[in-house]
Amino acid sequence: MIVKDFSVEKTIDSGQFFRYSKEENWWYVHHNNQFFRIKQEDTNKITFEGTPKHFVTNFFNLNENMKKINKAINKDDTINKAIQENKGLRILQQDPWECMIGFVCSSASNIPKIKMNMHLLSQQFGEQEEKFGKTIFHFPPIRSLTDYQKIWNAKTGFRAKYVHAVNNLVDYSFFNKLKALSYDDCIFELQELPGIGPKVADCIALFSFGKTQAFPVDTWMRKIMTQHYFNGKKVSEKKIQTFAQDYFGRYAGYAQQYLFEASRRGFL
DNA sequence: GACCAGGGGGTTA
DNA sequence: TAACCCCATGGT
Repeated sequence: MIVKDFSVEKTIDSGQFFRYSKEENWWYVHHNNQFFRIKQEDTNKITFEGTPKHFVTNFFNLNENMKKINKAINKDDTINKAIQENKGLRILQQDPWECMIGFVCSSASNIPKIKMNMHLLSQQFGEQEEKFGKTIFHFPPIRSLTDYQKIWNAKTGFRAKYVHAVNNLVDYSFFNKLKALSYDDCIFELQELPGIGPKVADCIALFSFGKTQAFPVDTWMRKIMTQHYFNGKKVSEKKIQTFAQDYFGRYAGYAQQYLFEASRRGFL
């Protein structure tokens, strides 16, 4: 399949998504009971097996016009450098349920540990299948995370109670409602849920509800933003976020993702 | 505002 | 290898 402005690696391995692995030159991606593999041998060509084309197009957000977005957020040398170093990084369109549990697990954690939590939750609760010579476990559906002990066994720690509670508080009609809401209302509703504060709410809004103005500020983003946009002065997360949304505009979320990756990879 | 809840990651000695 | 801090959220 021919693609434009899309890097499989930069998109998958950028902290927005947790159930993947790499073997040889194949990326194995597991999301929403779709398990497939994808590789990119050419900048403009991807090959995938195990899932229909429309799933790939939708999940990787391939219909989004990156030229337009990059142009809109490219306000200075810092962000320009971050964009150039991360050409092809896209924001995924994830299933809200899996995304929500992933980011509830993300609080005060790190990417390897969240990946482990998501894998263990799938192993504890999910249905098993054989594919590409591997044994895989699908992510447990809504309402199936009822056994607190199993959630605890997935090494979710103090987040186990939040995962357990959220399981009973959401469904797809709620998700559809959130998707239709404004960014502010969406964030407000998300933060009503246990284990979801401002940062986690922004991640869910950005990665599964298409709220591109979301600008999650974690400790990494705080460092980058204070250094490059506040002269090293101490500012609150809220102030950083308000500034960024005003400065970068309606696609601030992409700016966040570019800056986050550029910093993580040591380019800033 | 300080401290705590698990636990992997990272740094330092 | 041990000792220590880091991390977002919510409760005390």
